Amino acid sequence: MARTLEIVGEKWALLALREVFLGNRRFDEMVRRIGAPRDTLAARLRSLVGAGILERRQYSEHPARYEYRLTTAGQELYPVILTLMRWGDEHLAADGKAPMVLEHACGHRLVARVVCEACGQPVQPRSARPATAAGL
Amino acid sequence: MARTLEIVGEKWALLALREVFLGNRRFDEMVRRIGAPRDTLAARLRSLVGAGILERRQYSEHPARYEYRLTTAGQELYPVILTLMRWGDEHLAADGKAPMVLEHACGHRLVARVVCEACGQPVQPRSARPATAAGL
DNA sequence: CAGGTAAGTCCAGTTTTCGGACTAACCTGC
DNA sequence: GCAGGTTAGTCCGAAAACTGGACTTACCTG
Repeated sequence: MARTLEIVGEKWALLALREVFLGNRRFDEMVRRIGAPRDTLAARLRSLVGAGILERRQYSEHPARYEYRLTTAGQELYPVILTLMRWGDEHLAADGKAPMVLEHACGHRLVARVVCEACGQPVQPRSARPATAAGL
Repeated sequence: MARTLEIVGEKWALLALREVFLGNRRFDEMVRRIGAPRDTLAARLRSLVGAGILERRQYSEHPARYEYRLTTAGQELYPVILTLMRWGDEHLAADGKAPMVLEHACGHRLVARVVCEACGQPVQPRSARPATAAGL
């Protein structure tokens, strides 16, 4: 987790990724939407590309223009972003802005829930502990 | 999400929270385990307390000693931490250290999966989009 | 009484981040 | 054909955050 945070834990990194998930793949659009200094965002995108989370792809020559796309590893950060969004919606709402609503493929509003892959039950704060038994 | 990251997105904040989830509630123990500068960690803990995520509780007078406990809001960050851990385990493994294994209440190794609360299906990277229809 | 633990604070130096201005290379409408 | 807009950055100096290490206070232990 420490290593994960070294990559995505820097300022603006996860916000930039959220934008890419939403389909906003261009530099200027991200700057507009998240309000990061252009400088910092450029550095962050470079490091995300270096980490194999984004891919910088040219979508036009003349003039040369680039956009950022998620690699497979990047797509797998979606759960992180969804759980962060949910927490924010539940605990920091009413500070003005309406939360962003996502529609899941099933037709309902997407609300992210974390379950145990083995038993399918929602994970409660106290329902896990560091494993002691060998070879679990 | 931006507001969430202003609170928990600063350096060491999520690592400190992970330690509290693991039951390491004392300042010195966190310093030892995560290796943060004492100064920075102290500042981070203050801000987490201020944000209502942790609670600073005295566990001994004479000498006065404090520990940090999760509030309800703090406990609800568990999914965020689990999804971050899982991503790291899958994408940054083999850098030496064995990943931490958690045992779920069901007896199996806890692997966090994010599902749609409405339909119960795992959320795929492309299976959601910003809602357009009103009142979803 | 020497040594250890716990929870910090203080400091000075380094690293990041900040906002704003700037560049280069096109397109668009008039 | 040229004023204005768009895109993807870079460059700058100032401000903020982070860093390791030393220091403090108040116990407890042998």
